[in-house]
Amino acid sequence: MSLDNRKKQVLQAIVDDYVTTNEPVGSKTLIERHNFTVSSATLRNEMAELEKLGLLEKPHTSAGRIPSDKGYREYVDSLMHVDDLTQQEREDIASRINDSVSEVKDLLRNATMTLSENTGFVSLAMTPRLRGSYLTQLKILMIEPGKALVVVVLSAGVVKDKLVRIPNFLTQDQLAQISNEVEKSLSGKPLDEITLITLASSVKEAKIPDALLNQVLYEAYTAIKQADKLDVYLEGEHRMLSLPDFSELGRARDLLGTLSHDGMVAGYVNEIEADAAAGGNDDSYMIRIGQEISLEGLEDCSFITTTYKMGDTISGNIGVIGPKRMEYSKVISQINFVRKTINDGIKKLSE
Amino acid sequence: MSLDNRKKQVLQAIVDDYVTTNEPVGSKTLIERHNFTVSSATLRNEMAELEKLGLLEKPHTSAGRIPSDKGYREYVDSLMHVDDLTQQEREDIASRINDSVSEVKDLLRNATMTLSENTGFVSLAMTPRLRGSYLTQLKILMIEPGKALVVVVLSAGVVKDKLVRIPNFLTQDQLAQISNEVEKSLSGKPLDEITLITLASSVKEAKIPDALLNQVLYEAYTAIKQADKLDVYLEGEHRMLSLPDFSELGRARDLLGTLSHDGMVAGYVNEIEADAAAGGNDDSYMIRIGQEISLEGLEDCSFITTTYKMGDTISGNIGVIGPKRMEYSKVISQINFVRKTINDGIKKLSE
DNA sequence: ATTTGGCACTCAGAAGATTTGAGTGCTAAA
DNA sequence: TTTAGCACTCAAATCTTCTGAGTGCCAAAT
Repeated sequence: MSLDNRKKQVLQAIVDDYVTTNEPVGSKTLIERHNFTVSSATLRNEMAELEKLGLLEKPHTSAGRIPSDKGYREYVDSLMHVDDLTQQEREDIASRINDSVSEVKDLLRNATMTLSENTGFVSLAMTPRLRGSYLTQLKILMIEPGKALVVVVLSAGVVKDKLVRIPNFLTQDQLAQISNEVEKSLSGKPLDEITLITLASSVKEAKIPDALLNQVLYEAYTAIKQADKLDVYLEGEHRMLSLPDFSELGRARDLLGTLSHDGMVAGYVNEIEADAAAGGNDDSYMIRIGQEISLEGLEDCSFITTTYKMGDTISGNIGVIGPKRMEYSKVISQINFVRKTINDGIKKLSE
Repeated sequence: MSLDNRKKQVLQAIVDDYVTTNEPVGSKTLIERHNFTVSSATLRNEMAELEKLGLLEKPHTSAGRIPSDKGYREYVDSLMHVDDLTQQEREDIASRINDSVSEVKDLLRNATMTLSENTGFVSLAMTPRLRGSYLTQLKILMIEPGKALVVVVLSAGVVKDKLVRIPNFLTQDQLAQISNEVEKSLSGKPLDEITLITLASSVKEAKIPDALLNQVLYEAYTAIKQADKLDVYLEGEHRMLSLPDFSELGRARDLLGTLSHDGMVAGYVNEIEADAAAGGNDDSYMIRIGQEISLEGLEDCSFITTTYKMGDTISGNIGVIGPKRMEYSKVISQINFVRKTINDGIKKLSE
């Protein structure tokens, strides 16, 4: 889309105005608030053309114009400029995110809190996709007869564990033996290559009846598998109720309904992340606007996501869900800085 | 409060009607829907008296009556009768709650889902209060140089752990030595008697420089302390938006705002639980109605809680938050059965 | 070829008027 | 005590009117 200069100015002015006032903007208001050197009639003509191009729309004939999805798209793609945060803002965010952190989880939790509070919208963070990481250690720890703790250590220093039930009369030593053999043969293997079969074939030397062995192996397997379960932190849903965009109860209900549907948003993020994996410059963000989001109830929202890194291969996402009518540049600069802070925090944790 | 028989009938009929229709009920409607043997004029007189007693109120002069908080209180205390669930309902709930459970957490998660879905309201569950439980094992497991996993095993079979940082050059053996000594001297001690001082004095024999030792002990201490952190599962907030009681956006906003305030609800539950600890028959539930709940935004809600047990001394809470105008007996029979199912589930897990 | 002033037209939303009907309290008779 | 009857009340629904920010388009001006 290549617009002449004046059209760009008009579109930009309309988006800026509409975003702050939530009123459809008309030709006269536009003149009042911006120093255009032309008359309102000229603007009307321009606006009519922008509407023909699909960038603006009218709620009804006698109202001003509002940006269409396509208009917002044009705006974020080529009209908007993203400013850096001030030193003060950056310090505030960083200190909040790094407050009492002892695991990556804490970073993500803090990040969603901060993002949601600062933007006034919903924010989300997903734990890293560990699918591609590999197993480095596997310990099976006897807790009491019949119960053991399986500790799975992954590359990138991630530790997960699960309490499992084992046959009552297995001894500490037998467990240790099993876990050693499994660890020896599986360490270095990517998570997604570990199946119940590779696991079973890894234990050859143990002098333990098959039935018992299999039970332990099965439990170990579930422990390994659940290690790459994604957790999602979603924060600030209630904030959407304060926005005029969702003052209609039905909209709000649909939105919160979808958001509360566990895994729905996460699934969507994974989907678009897969699409985008090709590109993926280090500090890039992705924006989906309105209808571009294929989730029920999010037709009036925009969804901004970005990717944090954990080592070279492992990554996860954070994002903000707000109304289409948002100050994109502000949200983007926030989310960018939050990503950076998370990246730094992860490095610090694994030092 | 002791009402004559007819007044009881009238109050009960009004609550029942209002709960299902959400319309203030007048004398005529009351006659139509219930088989009273008296005329509407008589009912009007009764209603006027019930209003004087503070059990009913009028939204405005020319409307019917609705129950006041006090009216609901009277209703739940002496008018309502709680039916058992049908066999079918019980099976459904039990199978949903026991679906793929491997820890207490899973039970609670499933329980909140089920409760919220079945009632249409918000449900919550809190992990057990472990303050009074005691430590049975403490293991410090070397993950890699500089990193260790502290595994805390509590009575009642609860296992918690935390990844901590330790001095880089501590060896596996040294760690094991520390953890053995700590375990020996602390096992059997209630969590709330363990302080950094008792912890430090428990290690006497180790030939490890104090500075290093202290760092490890400190980390172990934080691991132990966070073991009794309460988690709260809150589910179904969005459902409140579908209720006519919260069709006013402001109310809905206040409610969800308070609910999303982490720890606010949990704190309140702990408070009322402390009050109630004296009584505490095994299958008792507690109801707070309207103004009785001292949380902002919950003035139009009722809060029903009950206590599940984990062994003899450890317990936790589950609850439902819905509009005052709810079918109390249905919710109560649900929550009762859910509690029972959780209790059974916990027993099964620790067998 | 643009730009502009002018003008008739549109229409959502606010403000006001009217109607409706379910409800009340009170009185006087049964 | 209970009941029939009646005057009165008032929220909510419906309809009407008014208002004003906005539009499109034309003809004159640049």
